[in-house]
Amino acid sequence: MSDLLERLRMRGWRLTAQRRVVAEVLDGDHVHLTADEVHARAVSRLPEISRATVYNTLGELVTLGEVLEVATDGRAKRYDPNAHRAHQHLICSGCGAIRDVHPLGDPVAALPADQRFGFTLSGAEVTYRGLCPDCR
Amino acid sequence: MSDLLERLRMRGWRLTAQRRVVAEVLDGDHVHLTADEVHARAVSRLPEISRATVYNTLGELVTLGEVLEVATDGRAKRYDPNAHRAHQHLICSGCGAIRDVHPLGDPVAALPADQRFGFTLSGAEVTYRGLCPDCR
DNA sequence: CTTAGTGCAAAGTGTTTGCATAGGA
DNA sequence: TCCTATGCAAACACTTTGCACTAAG
Repeated sequence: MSDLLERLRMRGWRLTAQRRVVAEVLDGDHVHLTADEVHARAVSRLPEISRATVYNTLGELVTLGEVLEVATDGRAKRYDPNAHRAHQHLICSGCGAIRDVHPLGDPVAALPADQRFGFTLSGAEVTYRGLCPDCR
Repeated sequence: MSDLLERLRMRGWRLTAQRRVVAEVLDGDHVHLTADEVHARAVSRLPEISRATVYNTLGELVTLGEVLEVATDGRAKRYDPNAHRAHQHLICSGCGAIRDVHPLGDPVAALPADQRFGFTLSGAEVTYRGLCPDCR
């Protein structure tokens, strides 16, 4: 684990206690925390970390392309550390749980030329909706 | 046009000047306005309409299933009046323009059984990203 | 030593709500 | 008439920013 910290170090990211804690909290599979949840977990390891720093750090990680912002259309954005591995999301309409999933084929291929309106496509995000076993 | 108003009337929706104006503003293809844009356009037809009423009305239309909420992951949510006709979105990474598109096949079919984690799928939203002719 | 990161608190957005009043059915 | 929708303003949730201070490299 901690590919994330590894990669950041290699990119010459200035490492501070706060940043390390944020990266550690985010690390893992099927992790999709809100900024506030990241802050809460960070505080338990480093009590003096401020919300602003968490927001700033998350924003930076997104800009660096190391973390993905997921707008789940509920209230707050969620942050996904698996920016490097292509995947899509499956969200439970009941409890809001999120799983990373890997559909067959490239979603982009499903959009025919006459539906591209002259756009140059760079990718596609797919959000599957359904009910998880617990909510059903 | 104005299928929307038509349908609402038939569902026994209490019709007021404010609600009619909101429905009229939303009507059409490739319409994806933010709540604030809806309010701005509504004001030009009915100066005394309030922001709260626009929000309440939009929320209601979403609950009724007549309008779709689209979280484009920029700041504000957008509202799409074509809830009745299945479609996906193509968004320009440059200017944020949104087009309704119709991909081939059912996106849900692309998710294999072993990637469904016991969920009962109800649908999928696809957001294609790219650059429009103007931004390229 | 220099520059960039941090904490704090305040300001910004976008959205929701409580309550008295107006107006549709 | 009755009951719901409206307007207003205040409350809210989430996020960003300005500034002085601290610490990494």
